[in-house]
Amino acid sequence: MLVSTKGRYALRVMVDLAEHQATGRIPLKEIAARQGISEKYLENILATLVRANMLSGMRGKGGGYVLTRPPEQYTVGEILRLTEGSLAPVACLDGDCKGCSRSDECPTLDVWKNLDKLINDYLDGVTLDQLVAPNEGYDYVI
Amino acid sequence: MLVSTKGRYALRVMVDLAEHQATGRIPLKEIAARQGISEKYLENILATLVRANMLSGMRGKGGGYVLTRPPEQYTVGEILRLTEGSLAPVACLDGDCKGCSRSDECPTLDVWKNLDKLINDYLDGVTLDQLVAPNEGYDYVI
DNA sequence: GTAAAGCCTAGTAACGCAATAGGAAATAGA
DNA sequence: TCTATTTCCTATTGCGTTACTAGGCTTTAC
Repeated sequence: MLVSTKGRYALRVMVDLAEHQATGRIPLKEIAARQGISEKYLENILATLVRANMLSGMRGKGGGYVLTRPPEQYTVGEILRLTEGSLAPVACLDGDCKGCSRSDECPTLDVWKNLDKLINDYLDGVTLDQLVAPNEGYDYVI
Repeated sequence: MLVSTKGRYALRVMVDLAEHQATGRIPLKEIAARQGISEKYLENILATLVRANMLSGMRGKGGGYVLTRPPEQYTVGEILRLTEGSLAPVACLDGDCKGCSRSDECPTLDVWKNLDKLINDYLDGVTLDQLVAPNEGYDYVI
């Protein structure tokens, strides 16, 4: 699996926060309930996002999380790379196998490189605002 | 990781067999040595390929493996899907999560579907003969 | 001071991956 | 017919990662 629950949850949470931007800071409890994710597990994920300055968290009464940038300035790729560690489709491209002794002669390496670029380019081309449902979270009355 | 050693080895082995087609049946021992893969582990992988009729195996002295079709009739996608079980980038698209209770409202589902299509389309567009090094394995004398 | 919230460090159960083990069955050639 | 060679088959094991859980500390507003 290229993307595990951690990455998937992170993305859903970011969309959730984008949709509820207008409400100000949103406590973890609320996000967890809305998204059906365990509160404790979500803590880990949010901590990662905060440490990377993608979210700002504030403690205490009235605290919670908000995006640090407008939704159109987040790409799906960066969110997933952060939470997953890497989006490389094969270990060969990912630290571990760096300089696999066979890489010079490997007939399949180009396939992996192309695939990697395809995946990253696509995910870097999708921004958070594109995933926000139109008017979701706003109660416009005409 | 989208593709594990099983799939990577399988692909390398298929290329190896394509390159050495002219030699007739090739014993596992020879492939394992050439590719630097454990013989016992390779057994599993080749068994999978044989069961799917992508290779033909023959026992006994003079036995070994050969492709059942010309290299241009194999796609990388089908080889990997067989050996990996699936190339879905997220569990949501893959049996397990089929009909995730949230799929109706999931804002990220389209991203995964598009990514899945991108990956599969690319890999289904690459055929084995495209990975065979020019003239590799043939000793043409002009 | 207290309730509400985030922050931090561990711990754990289950699973899948990578590989190994040991032998049975088939085949060709001496 | 015996033997070396080779594939085929079923288990098992070690190990790392994933998905979560536990418990306590710190900050903040009222």
